[in-house]
Amino acid sequence: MTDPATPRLAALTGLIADETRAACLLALLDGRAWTAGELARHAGVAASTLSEHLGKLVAGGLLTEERQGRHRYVRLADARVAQLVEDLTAYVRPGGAAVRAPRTLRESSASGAMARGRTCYDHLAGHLGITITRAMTERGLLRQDAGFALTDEGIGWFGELGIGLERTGRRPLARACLDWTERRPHLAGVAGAALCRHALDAGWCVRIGTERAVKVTPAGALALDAHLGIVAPR
Amino acid sequence: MTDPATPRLAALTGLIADETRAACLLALLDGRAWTAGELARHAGVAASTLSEHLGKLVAGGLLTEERQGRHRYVRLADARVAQLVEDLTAYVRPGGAAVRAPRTLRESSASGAMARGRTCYDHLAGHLGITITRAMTERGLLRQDAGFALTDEGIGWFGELGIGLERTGRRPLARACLDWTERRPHLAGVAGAALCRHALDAGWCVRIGTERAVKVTPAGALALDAHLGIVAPR
DNA sequence: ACGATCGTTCGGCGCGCGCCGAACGGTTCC
DNA sequence: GGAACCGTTCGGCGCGCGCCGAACGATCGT
Repeated sequence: MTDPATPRLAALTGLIADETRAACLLALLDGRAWTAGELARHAGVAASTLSEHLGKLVAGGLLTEERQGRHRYVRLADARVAQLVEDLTAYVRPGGAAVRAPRTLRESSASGAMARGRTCYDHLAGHLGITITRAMTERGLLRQDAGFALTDEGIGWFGELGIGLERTGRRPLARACLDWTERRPHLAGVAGAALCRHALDAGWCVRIGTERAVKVTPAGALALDAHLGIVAPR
Repeated sequence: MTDPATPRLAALTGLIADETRAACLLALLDGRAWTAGELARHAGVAASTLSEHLGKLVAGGLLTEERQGRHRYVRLADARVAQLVEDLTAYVRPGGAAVRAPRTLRESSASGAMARGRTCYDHLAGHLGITITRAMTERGLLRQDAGFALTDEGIGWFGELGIGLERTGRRPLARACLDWTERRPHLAGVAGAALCRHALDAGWCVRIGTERAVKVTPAGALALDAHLGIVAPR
C-alpha cells in the first residue's frame, strides 16, 4: 500500500530536521573534519548535547568519525551526503528564480573578486569556481545548455593536464552544484573534485587560514590564463 | 557565525520528517492531485489528522491546493519539489537489498505493470523509461558517460518529432532520475516531461487504472521502433 | 605526579508534536 | 426539505525529543 521507503525517508529527514544538527551538516560542507567541541561552540549548545547529536548523525550514516587521542573528529560520510545537503540547501536558499544576466568572462575576471574562492566539500566554489566553470563552458569543455556534462574536448582537456578522472561507483563525472553566494552553477562531481585537488596540489591556489576560503597564487593565475584563458586581476 | 540557511533547512526537512507526511509526498510523486480523504486512507490516519498535515505542507510551500466543491485536491507544488523528494528517496533507497517479494497474484501483476512502465511525477519511469533512455543513449541522442545531457542530435530528435522543449525558469533540460525498481537512471527534466506528455497525447501509451502505471499501445510500439529502434518493449 | 582539556553518560525538565474523537459548517444528491 | 459525505476545528492525551548540569573516564601537557 504505502511506499516501503516511507519510514526511511522520514528517518533521514528527521535526522536533519533539527537546527543544531543542520548547523553541523552545513558547517561540515567544507569537507574537513571538525572536532565535537568546535561544532558545539559553532552551534551554540553544550558539549553534552552535541555529543548526542553526533551519535545520531553517525548512527544514521551521515557522518563518519575518527578518534584521535581525546578528540573526536567527524566529517561528512561521503560525497553522496554532501550532495544531499547541497540539494536541500539549494532548494531552501531564497530567490531561487532570480537568474542574473550573464556577464562576460572579461568582466567577471577583471573585478578581482575572483580571489574570493572557496571549497564546497571537495570542489571549488565561490567566484573562483564559477569563473572556471563559465570559462570551461565558453571553451566548449563543458555544456550546460542541455544538461550538465563534459564534452569530449573537456575530457581531453583533463587528460592534457594530467588530471585523472577515475569513475568510482555511481558518482557522476560532472554535475552542477549551485553556489549560494553567486547563485550560479559550478562544476562538481568527480571532475570538480579532481580539478580542485589538482589546483591545490599544483599550487594554483592555497587555503586561507582555517576557513574554507582559498586564494589564487601568482602561479595559479598564470595557469588559469594558459589553460582556460582567464585573465588574472592585477 | 552559523549559516543563515540553517533554520530553513531544519524547517524544510522537518516538514518531511514525519511518516504520514512522507507517505503523502511519495504518493503525490505520481504527479496527480489527490483528495484529502484518499491520502488519509492511504496513510492510515484519521481525516482530522491528515487535514492538519496538509495545512503544514501547503503552508510550507511543498503542496498546492485546489478546492472543488466539498473536495480538497492537493498536488506537489512544482517540479522542484518533485525533484527534492526524488533526490531524498534515491538516497534512501539504494541501500535496500531487501526488496520485498510480492505475495498475492494481484500484487505481483500490479507491481509487474508498475515495473514495466509508470510515470514518476511528470516523466516516464519503470522499465519503459529506462528502455527509452538507454535507446536514446545508444543512438547518440543522450550522453550519460560524462554527466547527463542531451546531445545536439538529441535536441534535433525532439524537433523532428515536433516536441517543443521550452526552457522554463531554471529547470534543467535533461537530468537523471534514479528508478527504484531497476536502479538505473532515466530521463527527467524538461525533456523527460515533454516526452512523457507527447507519449500520452499521441497515444503511445495509456494509463492503467488509477495508479501511475502506463501501458504501451500497439501504435506506441510502432512509434518507439521507428524513432528509437526499440523492439517490443514490455 | 598533577591539573587541564575533551568527550560521554545520566537524570531531570519542559516543550512540542502527532494522534484521536466529537462537534460543526459546507456541499452534493435524492 | 433531509440524508450522506467531505473536510476542518478544538480539546485532550501521551510520547518523544532537545536541552542542560553534574559527574566520570580518558587523554594530554608540565
